[in-house]
Amino acid sequence: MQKRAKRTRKKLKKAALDVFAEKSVDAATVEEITEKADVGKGTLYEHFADKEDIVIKLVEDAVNHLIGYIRSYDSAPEMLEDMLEHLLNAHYSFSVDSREEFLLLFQGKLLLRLESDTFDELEEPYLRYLGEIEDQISTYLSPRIDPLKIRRLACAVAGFVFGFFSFAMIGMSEEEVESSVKPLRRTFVKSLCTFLGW
Amino acid sequence: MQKRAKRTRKKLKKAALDVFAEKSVDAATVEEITEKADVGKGTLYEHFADKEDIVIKLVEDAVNHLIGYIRSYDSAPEMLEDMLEHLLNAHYSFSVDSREEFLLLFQGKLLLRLESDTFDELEEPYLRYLGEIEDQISTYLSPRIDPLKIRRLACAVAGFVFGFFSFAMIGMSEEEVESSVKPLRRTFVKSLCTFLGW
DNA sequence: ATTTTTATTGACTATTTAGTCGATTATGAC
DNA sequence: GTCATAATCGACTAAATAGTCAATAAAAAT
Repeated sequence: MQKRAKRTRKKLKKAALDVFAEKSVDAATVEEITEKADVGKGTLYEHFADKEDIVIKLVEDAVNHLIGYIRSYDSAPEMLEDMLEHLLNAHYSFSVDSREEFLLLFQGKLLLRLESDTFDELEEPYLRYLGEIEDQISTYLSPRIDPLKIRRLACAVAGFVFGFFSFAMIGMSEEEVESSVKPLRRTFVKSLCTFLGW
Repeated sequence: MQKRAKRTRKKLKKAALDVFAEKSVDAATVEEITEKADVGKGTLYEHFADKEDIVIKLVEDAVNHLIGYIRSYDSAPEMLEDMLEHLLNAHYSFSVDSREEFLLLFQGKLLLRLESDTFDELEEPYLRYLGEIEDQISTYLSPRIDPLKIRRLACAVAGFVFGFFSFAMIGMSEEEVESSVKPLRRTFVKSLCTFLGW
């Protein structure tokens, strides 16, 4: 029956995500994952080609979830400022709701691995993520605006959010992070608008 | 004689830094390091307790270098704005001049490893780095200002710079990164000043 | 030049880990 | 209930890696 297999697959993904977030992708072992998932070691290899494969699947999932946050608003933001603020809120909510996925996406190696053989497969979801931000913003801009400028903006949003939280996590309590984000958000939005000549 | 030992130690550190930046700390092996340094495997263990130990030493060095950039200015910045701009410039110069150290400091695992047994030893240089930024900024602020607010600012500076570059690196060419930083810098500085009620 | 001290070496052992595969168990159809 | 199929298991092999240590070489002291 497929139901059992589906459940097992889910358990494996959940366990892997937890271990990756806790110890980093590199340091995690297959046996840690299968033990945490409470399944035999061989089972993982029925569902995934190898550790790399499960990483890619999890990153794809995480990016899809994050994009879900980015796309969800009650009514479309009216102005660019509102959209930028929405984007920051979406990232923040994502990091709170899916801490493990946030930590997975943020692991430096995944972002910066410049000489990996799986570069392309892992690169794809990240570029899809940047592209999504660009699409959301483009709606508010003249079509003649330099695409490179929009790409920069997407990088800045992503970089600011990920970077800020990563450093906040070593120096702040969880509540402090939350209360820090709010005042920074508005001012950061203003910066971005200035950058776009808005 | 100590000179030979010192030279060997230097070679090992250089090799380790390169390998860590290229493949990540976790993925690097001791033999890769010693082979790149062109010394026997056992030699590494004469100089360092284990891989963890060499990581800590390298992170300490990198933080010291970065702090050097932060402290060096011809004449002390006159206003808070100038100091903040100096801080961003210092980070940028550091990332350009010492790309490998930048990549080492930025590896997610080092920033986010929440349940490591070497947490304290690795945490120390990072906190020292944040403290340095706080000291620089405090000069321009009333002593009654909330230290937490300053800590937030330090996190924001560090997070913005590291995060922005990390994302820029997967989506931009090196020249594009450089030209993107300039316009963002000024506006980011304004945000930070607003945040501090300046 | 000889001895002592210091530094280096790399073959070796022990350990860890990935990945395999035949045995075993659960599920659903009949 | 019996059989066929799908899913799971975990002991096993092969490979990679960490860390050791007796032998060797280089440097310094005498």
